[in-house]
Amino acid sequence: MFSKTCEYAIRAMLYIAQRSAKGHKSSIRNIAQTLNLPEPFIAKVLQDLVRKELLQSTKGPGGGFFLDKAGLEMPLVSIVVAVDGNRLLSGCGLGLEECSDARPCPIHFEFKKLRTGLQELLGSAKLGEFLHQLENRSAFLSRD
Amino acid sequence: MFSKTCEYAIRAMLYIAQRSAKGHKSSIRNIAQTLNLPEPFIAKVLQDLVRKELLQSTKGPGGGFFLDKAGLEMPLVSIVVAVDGNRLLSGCGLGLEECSDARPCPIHFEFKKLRTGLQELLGSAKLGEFLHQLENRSAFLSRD
DNA sequence: TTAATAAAAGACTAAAAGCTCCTTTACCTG
DNA sequence: CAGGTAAAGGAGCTTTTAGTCTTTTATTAA
Repeated sequence: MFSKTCEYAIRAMLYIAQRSAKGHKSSIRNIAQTLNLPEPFIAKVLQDLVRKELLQSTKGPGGGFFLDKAGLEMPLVSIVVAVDGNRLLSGCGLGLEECSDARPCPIHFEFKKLRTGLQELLGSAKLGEFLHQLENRSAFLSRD
Repeated sequence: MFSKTCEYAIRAMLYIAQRSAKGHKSSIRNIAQTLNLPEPFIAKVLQDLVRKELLQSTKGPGGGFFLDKAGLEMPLVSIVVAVDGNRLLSGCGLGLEECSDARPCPIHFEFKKLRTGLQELLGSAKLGEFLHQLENRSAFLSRD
């Protein structure tokens, strides 16, 4: 479904959101260790998201990655599009260049329903929405 | 969503089904040209499906790939699982090793609904079901 | 104002996915 | 049985994705 990079990005963003809500910044080391992710790799991914302005960061002691209030309202779809593009959300299920209601592939109409469901899921799911579940431990981002 | 290999496989299988229903076998060349696929690559993919017994083939003049009657009843899910495995159909949306109703990731329950929808779509869609649409030209597998 | 801390940048390596080419084997037809 | 046809098998190439390492830049605090 999503690329590994994108899975990592979503997990990291959810974690950063959780910490940001409590006024903490998160270092790469902290994120990588908590989520069991390869440290230099998640660093790249997050630096990319900073460049794309989905995320803030500061250097130096006490620095790290964080989200502002607006960031906590970010829907997951923004992360997915930033990392994986929108092929998944708008492309043909069988990979056809040209596939539309007017010239559908065999599974076009059924597939479109699913894709719409995915768009709705990712569009309505805001980072901030998951904070209480994570605090509650009724949802998880890693083992332990 | 699906790997490119899997997209190719589904398209080729639909085409072979269509031709098999009319009593024709399809050569690699014919399949590749009709569907605009790289010839040596789709050859590999189909030979793999023959080994996995989702498809029949014969060598020599007049030979090629074909499906028997039972093959026309094959659901798309068989192809997807044979080519891509079942990570997509049963794995966690965020890539967690451990993700279940009892220990869900943040999007587990919503994601599960979509996954179930996909399973249903792929499980109920039989190759033979699409033949009339393709003949009609109310569904397409390639440009032209 | 220097030492420590932490992200940014860039060059690099490894593995997987996608794709090609060449040789062999099986089958059919004249 | 010889020649042509078509899949099978296996080795290898290319591109993309995933992941590493090293150096630089910014920030803080003693």
